[in-house]
Parts: sequence; structure tokens; C-alpha cells
Amino acid sequence: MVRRGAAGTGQRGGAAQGGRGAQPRPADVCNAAALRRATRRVSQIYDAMMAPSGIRSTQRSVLAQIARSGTPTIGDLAEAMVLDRSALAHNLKPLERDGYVVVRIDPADRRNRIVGLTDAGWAKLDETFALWSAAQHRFEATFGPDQAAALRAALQVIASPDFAARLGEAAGD
Amino acid sequence: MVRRGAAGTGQRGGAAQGGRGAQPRPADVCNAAALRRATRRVSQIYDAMMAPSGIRSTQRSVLAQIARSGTPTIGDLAEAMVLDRSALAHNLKPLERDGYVVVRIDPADRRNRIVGLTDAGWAKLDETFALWSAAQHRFEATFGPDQAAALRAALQVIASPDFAARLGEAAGD
DNA sequence: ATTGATTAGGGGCATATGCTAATATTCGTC
DNA sequence: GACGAATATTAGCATATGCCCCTAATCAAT
Repeated sequence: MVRRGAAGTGQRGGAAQGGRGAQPRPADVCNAAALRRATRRVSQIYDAMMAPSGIRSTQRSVLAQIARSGTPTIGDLAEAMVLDRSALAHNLKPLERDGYVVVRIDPADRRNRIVGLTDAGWAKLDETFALWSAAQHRFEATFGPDQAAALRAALQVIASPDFAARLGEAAGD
Repeated sequence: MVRRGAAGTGQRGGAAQGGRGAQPRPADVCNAAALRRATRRVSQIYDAMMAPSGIRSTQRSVLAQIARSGTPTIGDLAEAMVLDRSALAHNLKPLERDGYVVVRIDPADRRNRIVGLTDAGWAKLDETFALWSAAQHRFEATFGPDQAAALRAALQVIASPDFAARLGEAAGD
């Protein structure tokens, strides 16, 4: 039940690693998979170095984004972080439980929920700055400052709403 | 309870977007967060375009990696995918349940579990090739082939075991 | 003012991901 | 050949992420 060496890898004809002539195939490697792999690797380092703080890099990202945004709604935050609304709402739960953020109804438009940092949230953000910065420096030193800058530039393009719009133009069908 | 404009963003002194002079801070943006954002954006496109197949890009990545590897153990797969072993074991569950992969004990070393594609797994891999390829082409066309190639090269460096070793040298303390 | 469309969030479900502890198996040593 | 060290995997728990559907609230049109 476990064939081997046959076709069916998505790279037909046994041209697994450039064996045949260059077919019109994208690049042999899935961009999404490559991104996921690299993200896991990097997140592992950041999380490991941030472990003493008790929060993860993902959680610090949320706190930092709230700090940058001021008093965003959940939708605002989700958009800024390229995150599904429900996913962000889930992520806020532990932070709210631990007293770092507060979510309350917008008096102006009662459909909205306004997210804000508590004093404890600000304190945690300050407290974790050194750890985060150390991880950031470590990555930059290992990968190279110029390379890192180029990578971030590329990633920001990809994450931008404009890119998403262009990318999604024909993705729905 | 929701201060504003104070310090504590991790980018002190109100220099949120390059306001002050260039301090020796990494880059204003967390590399891990940037990676996560871009990954989500790209994964959303791939998943949306692969929706008709009934499997996600993450799942196809697993099938493709198994196909490439032949008859890997769970540990082999996890290493190749930069994925925690237990996470991969979890990911295999739905695929096993749906009959795309089989996991069986290695007769040679009964501690190991050998993973393999079933006929249905090979068929699904073939079936999803067109969808995956379309997503891949779409991304390349939007982002630019050269840019995409450069990005993939950078991501592969980051995902490589060697990079992880160098990155992790001082991350444990 | 009532109705209908739009928009923001929340709930439930499923997958994804990682950590820690426990279990099973093998290997090396005596 | 038995015992302890090393290795591979699983189990359980928690967070992360996204989709679909539902509810609540606003807005627009009549």
C-alpha cells in the first residue's frame, strides 16, 4: 500500500530535483510551506528567549500592536496583524484573563469592542522589551543585518493589504 | 486603565516610526511577527485556492514531503519540515483518518513509526497538483519571480539545520 | 417607525503547534 | 543475560489559527 518511486509527487516524471529539463513549474518548493518552516524556526528562537517573561512572542506582538494602535477595535487589530478576527479574539482571551488587556464595548458604536492595555499590560511590554530585543539582535547577527532588512521589506510587501488585494483578485474562483 | 501615548511600546521615546534619530534598535519590526503575518497572508491564498480539494496547503505539504522522503519515520518528517514531532504526529491524524497516509511500526527498530502514502494519498497529491500549482503561479506573478526566488532562498537558509544551530548557540541561556 | 441590508463579534468545530511527562523499545555495559 | 542510558513516540494540556454560522447593532430606505 506504500508505493515508492512512482509518479505522483506533483513533480511528475521523476524530476524530483531538477532531473529533467526545466518544465514550467513554479519553483519546486511551495512558498507557503517555505514560509511556514522559516516562521517555525524563528518563532522557536524568539519564544525560547522570551520564556522567562511568561508570555510568548505571539502574545507580545499583540500587546505591541495594541500599544501602537492606541485604542483599536478587534477588527482593527485583526487587520493590522493579518489575522482572522476570531483568531485574534481567541488570542486575546489568555491576555485578558491574565490582566494585560481589557476589552470593552465602544460607546459610540456598540457593535465594536475596544481593546486596550492595562497597566499590567504596559508593564509586561516594558519588561519583555529586553528579551525581545535580544532575540531580535541574535537573529540579525546570525542572518545578517542587510539580509534581515531585505527579508523584512519583502515580508511587509506580502503582508500589505494592497498585495493581498492583487493576490486575491483571481483567487476566489 | 488604558493609558495612551506613554512609553512602553518597546520603541521608547515616541520614535514609533523613525521619528527620532536612529537608535541601535533592531529594526522596529519583529522578524518573527513579520514572518507570521506574511505566512498567514500567503497561506490564506493557498488554502482558498486549494479549498475544492478538501485538504489544506499544510496537509498537502505533509503528503508532498512524505512522497519526497519515501518511507520516513515521524522524526525524519518532523526534522525535514522544521516541525515538532508531536505536532507532526497530530497533523498526521486527520490524514490517517481520511486514508491518505498509513503509519506502522518499523520492523527493524520497533521504536520507530514509518509513514507512507496510500494509493488514496498519491491520488490526492496528484489531484491537488493543479490547484497548488495555480496558487504558486499566482503568488509568483504577483510578487515577482525574481523576488520570490530570493525570498525562498532566504527562507531556506533560515529553515536549514545549520542556521538553527548557529541561531541557537546562545539562545538557551 | 419598520424593515432589510450591512457590519462587528462571539461560539463551536477542526486543524496547527509546541511543551512536558509517560511509555515503549533498543543499545551498551557488565 | 540483566540493568541502566539513550531514543522514538504517544498522551494530555494550552495556545494559535481559520471557517462557518449566529446574534447584536447600526444604517439606509421606505
